[in-house]
Amino acid sequence: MSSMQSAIEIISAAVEHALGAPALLRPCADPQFGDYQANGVMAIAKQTKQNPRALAEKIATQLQLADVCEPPTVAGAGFINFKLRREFVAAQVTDAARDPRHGVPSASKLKIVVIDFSSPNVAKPMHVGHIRSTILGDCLARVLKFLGHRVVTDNHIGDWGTQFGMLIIGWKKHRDDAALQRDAITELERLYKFVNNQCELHPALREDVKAELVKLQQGDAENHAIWQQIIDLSKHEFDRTYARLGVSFDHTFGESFYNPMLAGVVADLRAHDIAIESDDAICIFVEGSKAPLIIQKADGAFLYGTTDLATLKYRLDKWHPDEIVYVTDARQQLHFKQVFAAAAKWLPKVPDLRHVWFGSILGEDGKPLKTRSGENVKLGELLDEAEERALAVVTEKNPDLPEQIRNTIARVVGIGAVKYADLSQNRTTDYVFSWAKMLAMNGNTAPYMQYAYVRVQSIFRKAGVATLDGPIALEHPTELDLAKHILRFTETLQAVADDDKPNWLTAYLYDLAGKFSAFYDNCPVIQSAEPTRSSRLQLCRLTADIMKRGLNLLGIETIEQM
RNA sequence: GCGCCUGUAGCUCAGUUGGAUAGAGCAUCGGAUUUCUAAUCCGGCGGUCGCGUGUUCGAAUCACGCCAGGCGUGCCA
Repeated sequence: MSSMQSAIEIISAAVEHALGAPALLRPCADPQFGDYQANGVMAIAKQTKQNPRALAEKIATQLQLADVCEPPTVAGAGFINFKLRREFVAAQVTDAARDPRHGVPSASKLKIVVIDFSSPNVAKPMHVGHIRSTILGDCLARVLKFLGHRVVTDNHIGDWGTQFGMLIIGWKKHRDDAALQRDAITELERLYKFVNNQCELHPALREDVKAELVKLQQGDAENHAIWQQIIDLSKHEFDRTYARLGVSFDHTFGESFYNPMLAGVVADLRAHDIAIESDDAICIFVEGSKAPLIIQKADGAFLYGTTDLATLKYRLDKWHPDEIVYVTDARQQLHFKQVFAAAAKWLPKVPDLRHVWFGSILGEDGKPLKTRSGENVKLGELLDEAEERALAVVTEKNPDLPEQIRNTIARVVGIGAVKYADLSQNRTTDYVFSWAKMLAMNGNTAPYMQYAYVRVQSIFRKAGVATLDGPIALEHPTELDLAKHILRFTETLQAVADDDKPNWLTAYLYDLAGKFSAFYDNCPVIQSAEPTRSSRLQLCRLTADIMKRGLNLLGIETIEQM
């Protein structure tokens, strides 16, 4: 059943065959025109200097789509409009209702995709700056997997760098074991800040810091063991946050993993004259930017560009991906442009490298979100507050529910609200963080979608039916409208994957909820006589399944009551 | 200086890559509950798509020039 062709594919193929060019099939701007419109005719008419309306008429008469839609009509400057036949929609939606994938086929061209996201720094708490990368990357991974692609997720954590000189001194001389036991990252952060302050007061200390760092880099056993402990403690903390968010990774190869490869990478790049010496540093100059990608400093140290190139090569050798996705903030655009250009010069065959970048999260004052004291907002505390606020709402609306159930609802709604707020935004724009908006029961929010799901589910509790059978019939206009939207789930997911834009999925789900509401207001379900009752129950079931699946692909849980 | 990004209703944001009369939510005004969860739904009001010039059958979308804001820009990541 998953192999069935969608309306958009059938119509596109027919138009392209007749036209000899892309159909450019889009949903109609206004439903009075129909369901889909082909815009490709006008483009070709222009190229070949034909009258667009005449060409559209000619193409329209050649199409053999009687099973799928009403006779196509030509309108405006040369649009061909298609209105799906009720019987076709009913048959498709009946199939979808029997399909565990709700009619979404597996992609015909399977890809191997590596996704690099989240990437927090060791010994520092995760903060708001990490949510967008973590949530976006996880969502893209889920969507690509559902579409049948092979996805490798890799958390490229910052586990190497000059900060370890400070951390090792702090660990050796100022460590508070009890604090470390309670909250390792906070204690590590305190140690770092403390030593950093000491260095400012007593510049002579910097020599000690540097000495510890050099010892670590040279493989000193004691320092290496401390470094390893700091990483283990940090990873343990990260995992707690990831568990709350429902995010997981196939691999966590941190930056340190690539250390042994860096000297070889630089040597190879120099040997091929891709990297050259300039002002005592080893640089790669690429088109489009005057500043080079520096891969080795004058003092011999390597930089993150070096690590990124080593990482890229390792991933190619290990997984042979068709595509590598880097989910980071907008500020790294130049860096990745340089890395990608350098890789294209260096490696014989480079896959599709995509920098999926996103804007900042702002406070209500329009400036980057900070605490009152000007610090980064810790992710754990943000999630705590989300759950607390959600619990207050649930308790107010539904005080009779047992506490344990209210807590579960608060967790699912609170975490869902934070994620949904982020994913429903176009990722390229900055967005203003607002508790009131993300927890609102109206509008394009997680609580609204979760509640919409609960409302559908309650029908089944009342109806008390186990199995559903028979064809779905679409009698009322709102049933037909809902069914057509259900059939657009496939094209929505493909668009999300093609452009790395989860907000198209949230928009789809919000529309789905709206169309369900119209149906729900106009079409009694339980009180209807058979066979309408079974038909409508199946439509409800399919809507709920797609809501649940859609939210799951966003990384958001559903509950059965609110 | 150069580069990238952003500018759409009072506010927060969509707008599927050049398509038909630019859409939501909030706010505001009005309506719906003997009926499947009213934590809901329906309707009204609200726009010089930052400004200007161009490209063409057609521009919020593309080009060029301004204006405003953010970010980046040779030895952090």
